Amino acid sequence: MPSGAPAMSAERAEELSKQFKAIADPNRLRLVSLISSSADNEACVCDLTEPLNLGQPTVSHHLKVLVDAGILHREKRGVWAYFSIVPGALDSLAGVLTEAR
Amino acid sequence: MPSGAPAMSAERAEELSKQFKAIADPNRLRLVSLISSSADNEACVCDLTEPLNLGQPTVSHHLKVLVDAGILHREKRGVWAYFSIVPGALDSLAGVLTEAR
DNA sequence: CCCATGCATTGACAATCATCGATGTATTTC
DNA sequence: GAAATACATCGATGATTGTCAATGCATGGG
Repeated sequence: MPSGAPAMSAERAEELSKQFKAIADPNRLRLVSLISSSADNEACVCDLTEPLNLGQPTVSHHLKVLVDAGILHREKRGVWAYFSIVPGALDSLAGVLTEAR
Repeated sequence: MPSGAPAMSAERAEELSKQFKAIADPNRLRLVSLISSSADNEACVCDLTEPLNLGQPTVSHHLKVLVDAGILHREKRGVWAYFSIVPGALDSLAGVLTEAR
């Protein structure tokens, strides 16, 4: 808000930075997009390796970054690990941007 | 959209990544916040150095990153350089996040 | 049991980045 | 025009990061 709300604290900026850093990578952006556009809104690592043209350890690493940031949810079923988007996580981040116009 | 829109292309991801990287730094988040919460929705470098507790070259560097990403606008008036938020830039980024639920 | 499969972790390496001091440049003032 | 001010640029350095090959760890099938 113009001259309404006070400026962001250093601590808050540090928090938000971690979430924005998580999605500020082209491959991680594509991961989120691939998951959200998949049939059941979830995907396993084996489904994500080929479209990104990346190795399995690299994809696994990126997914971990997104999970640690609270953006993705990880659920293990059998041998597979299914990843889905945490409800409201992206909307929360979007809110930060629209509020600071 | 769940199973509606196609997934994000590599090129589009690269574009968006640059903008998200620009705001994915704690000090740059505070810069945007400071500018948007200032009286006239603009600020010069000298106003931003002290609240961030950073040197002038460092602040100048961060502002350049934000300008190059199309998030901030730079206007020189006299000896001062005034920075303001490009209208709609943050809303555009926010839209990317809300659409990919 | 043993093997195959899916995924996570480790270690290493190159690339990128945030920060700073020193310096350059343009503008105003005297 | 000389000095001062506000800002940009350069070069360097330490830290972070993306990627991969190799390895470890569970789970399910025979």
